[in-house]
Amino acid sequence: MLSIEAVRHEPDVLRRSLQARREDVAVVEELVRLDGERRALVAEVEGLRAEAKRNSKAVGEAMKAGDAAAADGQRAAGRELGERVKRLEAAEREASAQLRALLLTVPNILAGDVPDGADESANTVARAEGEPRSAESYGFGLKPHWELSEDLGITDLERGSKVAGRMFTVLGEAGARLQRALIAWMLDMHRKSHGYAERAVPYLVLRETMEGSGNLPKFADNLYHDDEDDLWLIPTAEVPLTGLHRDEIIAPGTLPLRYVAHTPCFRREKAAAGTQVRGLKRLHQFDKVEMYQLVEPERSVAVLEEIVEHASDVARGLGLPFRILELCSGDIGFQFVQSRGRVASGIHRRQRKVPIRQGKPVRSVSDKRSCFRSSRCVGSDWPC
RNA sequence: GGAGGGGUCGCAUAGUGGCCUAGUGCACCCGCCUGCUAAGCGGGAGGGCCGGAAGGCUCACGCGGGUUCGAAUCCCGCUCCCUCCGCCA
Repeated sequence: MLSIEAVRHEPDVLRRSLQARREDVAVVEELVRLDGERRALVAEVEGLRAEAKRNSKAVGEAMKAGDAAAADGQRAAGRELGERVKRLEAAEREASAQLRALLLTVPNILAGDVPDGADESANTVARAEGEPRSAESYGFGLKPHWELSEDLGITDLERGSKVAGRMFTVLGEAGARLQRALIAWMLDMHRKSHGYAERAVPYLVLRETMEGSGNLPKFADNLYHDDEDDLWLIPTAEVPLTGLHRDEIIAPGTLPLRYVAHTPCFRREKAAAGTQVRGLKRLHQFDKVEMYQLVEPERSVAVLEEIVEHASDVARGLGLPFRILELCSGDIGFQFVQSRGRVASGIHRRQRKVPIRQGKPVRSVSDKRSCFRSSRCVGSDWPC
């Protein structure tokens, strides 16, 4: 969530960012208006409270002086003041709640050097490594991944659907072992070679944790939710990792904090409804190894590049050709200020994006604590 | 799910209705003093609102309600931690 102070002092910064994202800028004026309302109410309620406090003191003094009649009079005045305070407090709470609710729907402010563009077609290739092989170079007919993985027992799509419905799969012996090996290999690489601390985190989190990572209320439609306990299934390890240090003040000199975690990720993938997705693409549940860093804000650009390198080592280690994309302003996720995509090349199909993305939201730049991080993930659902 | 104990400033603690404007110690920051270090002395250090500033006001004792003119303190609900019991995979 953006800090209202930043919006108040520099509304144009937010306006420009929203324009670049192709989003409505009217929200800025609405935020400023609600904020003004709220502050007026705060001033009013505090004035009344001050009066009530003075009044209480007067009661005490009257009692000490033995003037019962005066004390009673002050008491009555105090009662009346108290009721007015209560009414105003309710109005102030309501105004604050409205402001917060709106603020939660505002996407993060883009970095200044994000290239402009409307959607993913405007993303640019920053660099590429490795040569994608053509289908012909293999000298035999290639199967699409959903056939090959079934034939080799990597996946069992039919039984996945039987157990959990569409967009779930069961991994067979080969797939299960492959996934386990990839996860362990990635965790070890990031831990040993790249200096990340491994964590095992909850897959179900509180509403506050979802809000803290920018996933609620924006993506409520895409999240699985347990009504009874108001717990939410994580769509990425980024959510609990972001929550690790929520409401903490991090001592100087202890940054960067680097974490790596493997978790399953749960997504409704509503956007994919009706589109043709086969095999391992767009599952409701998939596994992911995520890198995450908390760093000083001024270092976040450099660290973003560092994480891209760390992720690239995974592709290199697997011998996969890949390209690094610079995402344009219209394609950058809600919570990010800048983003890189990494595309691993398929063998005979067109190249496509794996769920790898880097982000580094800059947030409340209030003086005492700012948020800083770079993220993010290395997918296990590699292109086939 | 039940019973009991606990949650006060970064840490440790004091505080049983108005003298709490939350004190003290440690740690921290700035000065002073000082061969060095340590100690000592003085000051500072939370959020918000108003204000150009000086400053003023307000909030903050796990969270939320209530009682009261007035709550860290009394009452109710919740939450987290600890101890025990029950239930369950």
